[in-house]
This record gives sequence, structure tokens and C-alpha cells, in this order.
Amino acid sequence: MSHAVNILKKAGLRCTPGRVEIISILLDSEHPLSQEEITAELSKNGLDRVTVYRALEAFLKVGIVHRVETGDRLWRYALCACGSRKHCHPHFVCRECGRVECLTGVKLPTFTEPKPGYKVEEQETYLRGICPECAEQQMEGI
Amino acid sequence: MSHAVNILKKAGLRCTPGRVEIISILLDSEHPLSQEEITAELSKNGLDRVTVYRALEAFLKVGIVHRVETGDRLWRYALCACGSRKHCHPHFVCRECGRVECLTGVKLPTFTEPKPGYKVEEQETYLRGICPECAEQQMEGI
DNA sequence: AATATAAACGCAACAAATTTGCGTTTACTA
DNA sequence: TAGTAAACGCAAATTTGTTGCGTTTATATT
Repeated sequence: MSHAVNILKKAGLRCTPGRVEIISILLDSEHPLSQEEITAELSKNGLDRVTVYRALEAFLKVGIVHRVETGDRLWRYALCACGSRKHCHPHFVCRECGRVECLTGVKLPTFTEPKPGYKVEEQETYLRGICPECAEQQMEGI
Repeated sequence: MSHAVNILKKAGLRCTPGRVEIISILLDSEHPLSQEEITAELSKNGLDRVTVYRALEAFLKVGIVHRVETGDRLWRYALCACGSRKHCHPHFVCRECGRVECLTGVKLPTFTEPKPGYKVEEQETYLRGICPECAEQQMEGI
């Protein structure tokens, strides 16, 4: 039985071809993917936008994925590899290609109550800039 | 001459009543404001939504404001008080009332090249959770 | 293996926020 | 004071996320 099927079964979700494929795509990716990126990777006929949306909602609800917002008004989804639903590393977002990279090597301070009475439930750090590939292309363009 | 007028003149922008008022509102606020929050503070007749939008775009372009995205898919704008266009403190966002608070007292590590070749232009840390006021209201509701 | 049923699906449509087009008004310069 | 580019208002398009609803399908049970 594939890893993807395992994940779905353990979460109590049905193993439809579509959901298995979405999980597999997330398994293969080392960085969080937007709905559009996921849809683009789906085989041939693909799935309806809404179906992908609802699948991801379902995954969120049972806690097998988390989602991050990195300053460009797009949700991106990743499997909860860390065990916790909190992601404790910063994300780098390229302003040119829009791709997100997990900076798992970088340590961050975490906050639970940065100011008296302010209870933190979610913490996110993103760095926007330009990735090596896009930087190189710009150099060539000159 | 008012501070707001000064800012506009120095930036090479025209001092229309609308833009002066937007700058004044931003000057009076200690936290970043969304377009809706700005529009709500405008006197009587106010300005068209699009006019506010284009004014903020213009301010961004000349670098007198910066904008932050704090996980709720809304841009919020603040004057570049720090001198640099980078804001180096985290923002707290209440998931109930949606208001943003600058945690200027909290120090963060800043990154310029977290990974070889990845050049950072913008850094943002936000903490989502519940603010003291909303937490209290929820207690009362029980 | 057949069947019942709740989960998953596709299509249409809605919603919120941002963005663009375009013709008119207005602040500023000469 | 006149000319001009900047700023404005209105309408409409775009983008992303979300809901409603009737149909299909995976799965548990017989």
C-alpha cells in the first residue's frame, strides 16, 4: 500500500484517486504548494478547482496538512512532516517566480505570549526577495 | 505646513486633500491600516475605493509607506517610520477583530541571505492569535 | 457479491479584495 | 493665468477563495 493511501486511511478519509494523487504530489514536494501548483501537477484530466479546494480543506481539518501565507495572498499547503501543525522555520518567497522554499536550516525564536494577554496560536515568518535562478536570468537579460 | 504635506512634497507627490488626509490618518495610527480601515476614517464624503488604492500604490512606489500581509489576505499600510522600508518587529493579528498590533518591543533576527544566492528584500513575522479584549469577550459569552 | 449511505465530486454561482480602463477634474509649473 | 501631467470617480474585470446542490463513488454491511 502506498504511503499516500496510508496517510489518508490513518486520517479516516476515503482513498479516491484524486485525493491519493494530491497527497502524492505533496509528498514529492519539498516546499508548500498553492492550489494552482497542485492542479498543474495533476495527471491528464485533473480535478475540478473546487474539488482540490475541498480536499485541502478536509486535509487541514484532520490535521495532515498545514497551510502558510507568505505575503502574496495565496495559501500554500504542505504535509505536516514536523508532527506539530506549527511550522517553525521561515519561508523564502521569490518575487519573480513566486515559488516558496522552506528554510528548514534556519532557527527562529518562537512566541506564545509576546505581550501580556496576547495569546499566539500561529506564527509565520516569510522572507521575500529573489531566488538564485531568477537573479541569474535577470543578469542575462541585461 | 503640516507634517503630512511635508511628506508628500518631499516625495514629489501632489498635495491633494485626499492624499493629505490619508497620510494624516496613517500618521495618527500606531499600527498598519487596511484600505477599509483607512476609508472608514476619511471625513464625510470620503474618497473612492480606487482612489485610496491608487494613492497607496503611489506611496508604496516612492517608498513613504510599506505594506504588510499578516495571514488574513489583507494588505495593511504604515508609514515608513523606521527610515528603512523594512519593518523589523513582529505584528500581532487578532483572529477575532482582525486588528494588527506592532510589537515594537520584540527583537527579531534579520536575514539578508539566509541561504547562498537567496537575496532578501522584505522580511515579515506575524503572530496570529487572540487579543486581550476579544479573549475577555469570549469569557463573558460563556 | 449486492446494496445502502455518507463522503467525494463537478458544475454553477457567489463573495471579497484587488486591479485596470477611461474620461474628467485639479494641483502645480511656467 | 494657461497648459499639462497627476489625481480622481465610476464602471467593470480579475483573482482567489467559498458555498449550494444534485450526481457519482468508496466503503462498510449484509
